[in-house]
Amino acid sequence: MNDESHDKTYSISDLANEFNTTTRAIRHYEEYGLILPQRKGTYRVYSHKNRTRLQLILRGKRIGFSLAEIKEIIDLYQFPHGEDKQTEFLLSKIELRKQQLKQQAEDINSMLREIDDLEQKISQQKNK
Amino acid sequence: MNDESHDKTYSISDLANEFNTTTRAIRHYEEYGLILPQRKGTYRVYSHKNRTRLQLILRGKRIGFSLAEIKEIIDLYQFPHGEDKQTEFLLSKIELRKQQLKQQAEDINSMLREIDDLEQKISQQKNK
DNA sequence: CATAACCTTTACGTTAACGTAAAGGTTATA
DNA sequence: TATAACCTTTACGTTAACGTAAAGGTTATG
Repeated sequence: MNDESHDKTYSISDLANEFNTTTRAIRHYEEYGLILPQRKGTYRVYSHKNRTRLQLILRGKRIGFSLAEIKEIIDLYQFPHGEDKQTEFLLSKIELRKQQLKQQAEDINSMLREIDDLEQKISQQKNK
Repeated sequence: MNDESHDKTYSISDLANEFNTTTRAIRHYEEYGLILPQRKGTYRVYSHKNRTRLQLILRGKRIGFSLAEIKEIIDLYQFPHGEDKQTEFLLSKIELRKQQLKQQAEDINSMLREIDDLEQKISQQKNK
């Protein structure tokens, strides 16, 4: 029914290796309630969705968010949105995150520009 | 000789208030060797350059860098670049940072796009 | 000149995000 | 069937980045 029928599964070290992290870290995210794999006996079994979730977590980390913030962000998606009362609150939270992210993007661009300047100066220095 | 002759000075709490941080944090950055104010008696006195430096530190934090990384970045600028042997190493480091920053920018843009989608879905939900 | 509102150093406390064993089950394979 | 190569839980350790007193000097002001 689906295209590739994403029913492939992964072991914890499969994911740790693929995404260059550790099994301990992944288990830590689970303790934290960020990812909930199935079990086959005692072993953890990760679905394609679990894998995607881990990618989300790691992307959040790269951006500089804490696990608590990442959880908030993930919850935004899970939220059964449409119940109007809390929806306003939800939207304001989303708006706040958006502003933070835009600020970060600006910060990064500033730094990138400065780095380019620096590189220029250094290579000028070299060719004299 | 200079335009506005930036000789204005600031107390530690001036800066803490202006940039919405704490005096403790600023002193911490000093312990860490990131900022070195003058003294007037026992009191710390911050110059315009010191102020700028603090802004740099805080921007680094917003981007998600650790103090160690921020120190590295700041050192890139202070470096008496042009000595050829270490210059290559310096340039490679800069290049690495650049890649990290670009990755971060991508991550942020991905997240911003997803947030926009989410907002759309929520407001569609509302107007039905 | 007293008292508030600053500032100082010293130092122990806290939280997050794992690292690092330890002690032991499970599964593939030679 | 015996090891290797996985996996499990439990639990204590570590590092970063400050927070939070404590105990006490300094400076502005009514």
